[in-house]
Amino acid sequence: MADGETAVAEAGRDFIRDIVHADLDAGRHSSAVTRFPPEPNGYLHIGHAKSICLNFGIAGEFGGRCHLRFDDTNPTREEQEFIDAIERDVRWLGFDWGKHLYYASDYFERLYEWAEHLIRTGHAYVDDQSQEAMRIARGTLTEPGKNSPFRDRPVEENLDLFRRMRAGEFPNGARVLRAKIDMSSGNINLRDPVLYRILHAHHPRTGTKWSIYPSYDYAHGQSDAIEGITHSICTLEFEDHRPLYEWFLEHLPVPSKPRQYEFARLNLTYTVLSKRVLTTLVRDGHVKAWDDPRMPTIAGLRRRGVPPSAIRDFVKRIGVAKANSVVDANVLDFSIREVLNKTAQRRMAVLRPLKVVIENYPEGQSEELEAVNHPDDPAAGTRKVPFGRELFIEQEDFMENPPKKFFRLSPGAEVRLRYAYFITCREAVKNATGEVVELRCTYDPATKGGNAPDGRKVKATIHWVSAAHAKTAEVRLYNPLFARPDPTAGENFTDDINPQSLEVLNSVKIEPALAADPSAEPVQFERLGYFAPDPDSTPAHPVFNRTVGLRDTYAKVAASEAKGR
RNA sequence: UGGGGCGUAGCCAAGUGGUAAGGCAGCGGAUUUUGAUUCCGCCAUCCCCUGGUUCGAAUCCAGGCGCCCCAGCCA
Repeated sequence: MADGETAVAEAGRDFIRDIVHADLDAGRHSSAVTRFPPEPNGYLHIGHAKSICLNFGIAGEFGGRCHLRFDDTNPTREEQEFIDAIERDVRWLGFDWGKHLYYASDYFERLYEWAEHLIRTGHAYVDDQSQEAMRIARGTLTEPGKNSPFRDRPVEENLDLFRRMRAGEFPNGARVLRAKIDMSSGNINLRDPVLYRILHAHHPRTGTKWSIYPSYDYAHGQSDAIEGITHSICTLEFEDHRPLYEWFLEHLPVPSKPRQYEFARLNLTYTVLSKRVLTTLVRDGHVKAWDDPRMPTIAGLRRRGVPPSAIRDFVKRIGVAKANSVVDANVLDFSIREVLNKTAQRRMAVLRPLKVVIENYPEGQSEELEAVNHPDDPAAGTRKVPFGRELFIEQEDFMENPPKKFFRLSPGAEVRLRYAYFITCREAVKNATGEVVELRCTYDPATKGGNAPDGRKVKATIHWVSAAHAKTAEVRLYNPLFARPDPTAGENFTDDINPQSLEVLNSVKIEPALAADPSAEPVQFERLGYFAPDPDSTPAHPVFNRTVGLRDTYAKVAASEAKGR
């Protein structure tokens, strides 16, 4: 499969690529250098995939490089587990940062020196105000803020205090270093933003070396400048941080001048892409783990069986723009089917078994029939499928009193068993409660392989599995994690959780070839959908995840029929 | 008159003065040993609104309206 390969140049046109193109044409840069800057405080999700494909994609298309840089400026919420998971997920998506793996913490010393530079040039000061006092003095959206009483401290005093902050002389929250910009700015980010705060915390990379940590605003742009990033791409909410981003670059002796551009983050129907919510879902056990197949995380999608190329295809389809939008989850499903239809081999499995006895098939006899592995790819070859007197078919492929447009089995009806024979239903056997528990059928020996010599047609072909040869498996069916297309990401998001997001089937009957195949490749269960083995699988107990179902136009027909009655 | 951004079909999204790309969804039809796939066809007289400029405007100008983001020592 091509998924293991590094993804290259999956171009598209968008305003950011247009900018990069123009910059190269104008000779402002000789190549595009971008970065993907996750904070290691959670797992990557499909929204991050959009950013990853954008950043790595542009670097690949414009002969540059993309750095993986961990934005690890807040040790109170960052963990090594997340660093490892992020690397694994970016790599799995098909991207390679080569030797360009960086951490904002790599630059702590330099950032510190630059902070002293700002103090010396009168552009930063140590503020002793309480957090509460600072909040009040910041003003509101419509009223200007007030200058801090510490704003005009002498340079030497600022330097002394700042050094002592670094030395760990003060408790958390006692003081901060602030940029001296404009407390009356309409842009609140410019009202003397905090550059450093005191945090006596253990950092995954620097341990206890530091007791002060730089803020995102102070660290990000300078990290970009140090790495020679040409185009620093982020999401819309950072748009009004851009003036601050540029302010630092103007007031510091940075080695390069990156430019920041913003695009709209991804939103998906029936999905919440908020790290806070995803973290809570895991922490409170609404899902099993970060890689639960119901999660929109890269790890969850991977476990569900989604190929990385499908995620890349999805990202290409949705485009990049500045308008807030919500993408229909159908687009993702479409991309998944698009890839899997071409790559997944076909097998037969019966999710909800209904026993069928072929009355005119000799008892104790069995035979092997040939089935193709992929209808559009002869190179995929064929396999043998055992057939016998007792079979299992799908419960929903039989109806005792079928509506007009139901073409499958019903008393007296004839259908084709895929790759096998035509069978006709003679009788439905019921139990004491009236449930159909077994079908008595006859087969036409002349239709072996699925074609009638007399040319007669059947209106349906159904899948089946030989009872004597079938293995039993567990199948996990997934439905959207949220019941509403527009679930809230607010405090009460649990109200919108779909109670039917997981359905476990324990007596799924699978053909022998499926149980024997040790590969972890996704397969198509014919007429049902795409399924991938779960890591919980053992040879004695196979477990499959439904990645995505097949398009089901009959479901629509049935629904409209039902409505019409 | 706090600042910043956005508004093209049900959902994404091209288009940047010359008379509305493409995709998803939907709807018809053909093919089909998966009611799958594939293949054909349909789907915005109109681009948030109102004026204006122009031979000509989704694109330019003016004025409105709507939605999103910002008041963390989070990112």
